[in-house]
Amino acid sequence: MSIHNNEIANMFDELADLLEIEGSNRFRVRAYRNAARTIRKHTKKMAQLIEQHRDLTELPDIGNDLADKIKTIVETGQLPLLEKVHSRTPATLSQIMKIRGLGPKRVKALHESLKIKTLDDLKHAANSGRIRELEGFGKKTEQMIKMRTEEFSEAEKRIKLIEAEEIATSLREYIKKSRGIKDFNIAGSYRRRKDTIGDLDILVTAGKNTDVMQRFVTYDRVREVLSQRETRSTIRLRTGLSVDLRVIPEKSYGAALHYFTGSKAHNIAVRKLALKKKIKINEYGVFKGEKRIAGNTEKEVYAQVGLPYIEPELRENRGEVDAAKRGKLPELINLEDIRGDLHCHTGATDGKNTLKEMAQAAAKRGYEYISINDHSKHMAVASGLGEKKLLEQIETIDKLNETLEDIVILKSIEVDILQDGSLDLPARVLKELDFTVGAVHSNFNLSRSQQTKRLLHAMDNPYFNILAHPTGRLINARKAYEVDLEKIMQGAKERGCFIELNAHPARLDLTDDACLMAKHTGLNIVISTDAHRTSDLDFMPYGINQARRAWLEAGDVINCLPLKKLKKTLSRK
DNA sequence: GCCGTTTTCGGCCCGACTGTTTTCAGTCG
Repeated sequence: MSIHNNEIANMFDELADLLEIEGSNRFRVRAYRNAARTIRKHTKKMAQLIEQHRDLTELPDIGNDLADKIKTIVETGQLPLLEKVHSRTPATLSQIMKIRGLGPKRVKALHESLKIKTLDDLKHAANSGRIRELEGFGKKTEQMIKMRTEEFSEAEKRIKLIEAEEIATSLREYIKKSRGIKDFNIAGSYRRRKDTIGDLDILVTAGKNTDVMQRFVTYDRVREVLSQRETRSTIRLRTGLSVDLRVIPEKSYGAALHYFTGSKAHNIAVRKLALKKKIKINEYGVFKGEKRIAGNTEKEVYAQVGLPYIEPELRENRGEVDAAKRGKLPELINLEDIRGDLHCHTGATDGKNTLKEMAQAAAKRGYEYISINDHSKHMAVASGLGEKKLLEQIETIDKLNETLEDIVILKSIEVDILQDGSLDLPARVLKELDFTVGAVHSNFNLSRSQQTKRLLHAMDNPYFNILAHPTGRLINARKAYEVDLEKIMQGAKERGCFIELNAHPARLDLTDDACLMAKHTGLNIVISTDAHRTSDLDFMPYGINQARRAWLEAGDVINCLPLKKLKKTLSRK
């Protein structure tokens, strides 16, 4: 199996860390980090590009030297320069550098003076009080290292967007009760609607006599106040999440919102553009020389560099600045574009509500249609439906449809894809359905090629329509199974099948990168909630967020189609 | 090590905070 982009990127990041510790040219170090980011974000595998004799120097931040190095890694699995550096500087120092507050200079000092190589060494040195003796270090730094070393694993963890939202909602309510609060927004990856969140960055504008900062640091869910200043404070909540609050002058609100929304890579791209126009953008505004020329709104900031407003979900430096320049930004999909949910369960298997309740809940959300996709018999734990029970459900739906006025229930199933790629129910019953959704619920550990073959074989079945949660990942709980997504997408397109973006906030499967890959492949997707109860239908916005991050427009998503067109699209005949 | 509407050399995003100093280096976002 060929090497993953992530592994290549990790090698370059580690090399950058170690070179930085050694005191190498900082722009050379940055070049490796930039390259790592480019490689990590790229939707196609480097191995494949090389196989196709593509010129890697066409990628941003990749020049002749790095193209050669990537080739060497793909061919040999190793990076000779990294091996060479390892002989001088232990690889584990790169781990230590991930501790907040420890950068290359301090790690170097710790290594040279105290022979610290590992996290364990560091912990012992801090506990024995040797670190405070070093020049440039002191009591507080030692204390900080002690604490951060202990909570290292916790700080590293990103939480699911939905978890962040629950926390953010309470915080918003609490903070908005402060005196004189005007604007309130949460910037960062939360505003970019990333599937996971590392911390919260809250921005507010407030009148002179506001007590917002005092209220913030005394919030009852605070475990620790990490820093407290007049305009900026940081707290750590009992859940471990760290939260920043900044009080911003009104005239800088747009500039600050832009700055703190990021992503970092997007900001750098925009600021580079500003440099060319001889203007400067920072979190206070846009400046020409000393003169402030904009900053009240984000729109103003973009306008100064000749760009239209760019939606937060797009701000990942994945080509959005260039597209904006050329007036080619996508018209992103909205919740209102969705006309139905195509993956829902009922109490017939592991759902909680009846057919009628699900249908009514969908109608209430303004949908034209909803499909019922209960599990098939192989999912015994979910009391999956066998042939007989499914036929009964079909009959019930037909009868129910006659009585429902403003919604149509589509007859479907979430049929198990068995290990050999065959489907869990025979064609004679599948053909009675409007369409099918196929899914993997077992044998996650097949090899990449076996798993790919399995899924392609499943799609060979003429009654297969949509591949549900295509990688099986559960955020922070279960890794995606190994599968060649590009082949799956190509295969789906050739066969007239589609793939699902599962909007369940614990899944969000496909990732944004994978959705982008689907778009590039020309394969349309379905955004479904996998609802197991009526309230789960409200997961749809999470799917929409993810889709927007992948540049998807209503035309890329088939459950934006009216019923008649949807049926025609799903038909493989 | 990359890159070019200041184009093959000489730049590389920008400012704030922290802890250590006594004017600043290191780190972060």
